Amino acid sequence: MNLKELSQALELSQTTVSRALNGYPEVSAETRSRVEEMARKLGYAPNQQARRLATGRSMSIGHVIPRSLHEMMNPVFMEFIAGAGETYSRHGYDMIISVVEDHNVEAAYREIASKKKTDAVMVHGPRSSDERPALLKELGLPFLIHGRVPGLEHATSWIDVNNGRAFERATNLLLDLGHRRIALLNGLEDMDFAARRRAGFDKAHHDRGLQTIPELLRAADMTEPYGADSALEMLKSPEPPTAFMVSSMITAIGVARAIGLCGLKIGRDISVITHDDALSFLPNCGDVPIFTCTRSSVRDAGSRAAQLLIEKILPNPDTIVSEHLEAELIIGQSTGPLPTQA
Amino acid sequence: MNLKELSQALELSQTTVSRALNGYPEVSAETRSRVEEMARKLGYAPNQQARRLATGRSMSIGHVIPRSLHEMMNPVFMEFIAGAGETYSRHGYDMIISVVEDHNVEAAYREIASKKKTDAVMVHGPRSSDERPALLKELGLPFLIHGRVPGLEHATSWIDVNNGRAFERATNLLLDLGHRRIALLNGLEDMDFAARRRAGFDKAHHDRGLQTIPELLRAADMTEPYGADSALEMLKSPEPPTAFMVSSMITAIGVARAIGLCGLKIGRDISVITHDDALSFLPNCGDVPIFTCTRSSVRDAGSRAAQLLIEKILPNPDTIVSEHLEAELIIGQSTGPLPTQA
DNA sequence: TTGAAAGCGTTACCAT
DNA sequence: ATGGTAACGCTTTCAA
Repeated sequence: MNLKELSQALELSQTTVSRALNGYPEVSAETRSRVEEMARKLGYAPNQQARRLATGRSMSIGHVIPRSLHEMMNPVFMEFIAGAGETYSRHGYDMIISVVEDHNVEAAYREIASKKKTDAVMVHGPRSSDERPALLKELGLPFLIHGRVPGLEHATSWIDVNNGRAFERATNLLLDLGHRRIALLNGLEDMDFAARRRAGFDKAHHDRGLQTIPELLRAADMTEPYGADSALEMLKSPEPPTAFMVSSMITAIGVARAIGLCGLKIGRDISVITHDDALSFLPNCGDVPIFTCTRSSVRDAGSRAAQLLIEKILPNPDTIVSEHLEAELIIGQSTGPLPTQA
Repeated sequence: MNLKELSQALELSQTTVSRALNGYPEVSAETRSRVEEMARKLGYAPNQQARRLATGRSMSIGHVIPRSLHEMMNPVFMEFIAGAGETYSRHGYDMIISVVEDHNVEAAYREIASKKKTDAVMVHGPRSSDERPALLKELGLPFLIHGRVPGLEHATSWIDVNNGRAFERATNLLLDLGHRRIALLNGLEDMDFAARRRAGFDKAHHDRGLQTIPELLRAADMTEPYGADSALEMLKSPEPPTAFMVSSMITAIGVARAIGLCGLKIGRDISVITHDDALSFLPNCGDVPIFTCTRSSVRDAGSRAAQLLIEKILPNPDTIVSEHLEAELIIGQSTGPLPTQA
């Protein structure tokens, strides 16, 4: 069933039928309802490919995922996608995901642009130095960044958790509780989000005239063993930390495991604060969450990002929009005052 | 730069240029190389939408994700996607992901079919009773199932881990070690994979004339707290289990936490075997993995699934292909002989 | 308010 | 081996 057949069945021109279905104002109310009814009855749906060719819009948004990025960001990324995907659907957009090797990222974007595959792209996991914004501008491909690229805050559109402030507040909480030896298990610090968390951590210390402790600072892929091994090593050192700031729930679970292995109790002997992306399979809620955390739903971020891209950037590709999401600081069972020395 | 312009630059017809670029045999070698060079020089890339309209093929594969499914399967799903995505790219296919509410799944498939959005779809997370195969057949949409639908093993194409056999072997390992009170923390058993694991678990018992113990059998969303809370409750009961079979690494981490909270040592006091999907952010490898596990890379499954779909099913939609993936049984640190009663 | 017809950029059939 | 031309199914401009 295509437009031609539908219009023949209605004894109308394709033009009128098309207009009726696409909400053009000049078609009479009666004709429109007649058309709509017949379309429903005959199960007509416009062919996507034809419409795309005719309008020049693909009605889809691209997500290019460098393998290296998604390796560790998988769960976070997926949750973002889920949020974005729902919003796309509501607006009639498709989501096209390309998983590519790192050295093929540029080629993937060039292909999207030259073949007119998608109307815009979402950029994930910006690094402190990232070439994608420049490339996408050159290609004329509208885009929104989930995160920020330093120096391009005013030149690109983005949505980002206020990572610096979140970690500054969390660190201050620990400092207020009396902790002075605070470990930081961060993500890889060439990722912008990790760099900002580090900066927030540092700032909280410096503002009180305190120094961070180099032996207690780590940056790596945020796996569970990373948390466990790092914590184990630190806790067994001559001068162990009394608290941990951790960049991911998964790593925090590793830290908790290590604390248990040392025969210590989390929240009493050792405090832990983690960032919580509110992943559905790692719930950390309840009356008193297991982990004290800085929480920001990455799913909501995805949904909001999609909305900004579709409603603001697509209609006017030169618009610059940016949005900060504040993370909540939620007190759970994993923090407590510095234990008095035994 | 489109085909017309390119052919003008070459002083050839569009027909010939198109043929040269698409590898048709009847074009002379010299012409072909001339065309290819010019195309490269001028940066020509065929417009995707036009090609789709002309060929009637969308060159894309759809993944419809019911929200309820992805809620818990997120990380597993993402890893599958990553594997599939790479294979799609290599074959020039796009991956379209639709995240929809459960009650919109049927509508989503109907839309894909009627609007000719994708050439085929991948079906995720089949339930013991699943209406999707019937719907997709009705719609004439080629598909491959990741998993199986009972009763349709010979009527549909699928790729699946041999879940039953994996859990049977793992259970036998525990029984061989002397364990007789084995708990099962399964996924929701209306999911086919969970039902098969349960069956394997049961069979291992029954083959030795043993009974499973109802109080030690659970089925739920595979979160970390599910593992911790269930294990805690069971371990504190009058007749605690001596071993756990767990359906997911994440849940197993919860079990490990509970064991620690009880002051017990995993692998010595309590044995644990988990299924390990080989997720990149939950590595369980090394010389001696933390968890004894049944391991099967879901990423490889994705890659293989994509290959089957593109190479077997698309060229001939009536083909039925099915493939079993065997899970490895890997001995880690979390299993040991039944402790002698104190 | 409605319709005819010209694109949109390919591919594919039929000639030559 | 190459070219002319008709699809593909829709949107959109121009006329009426």
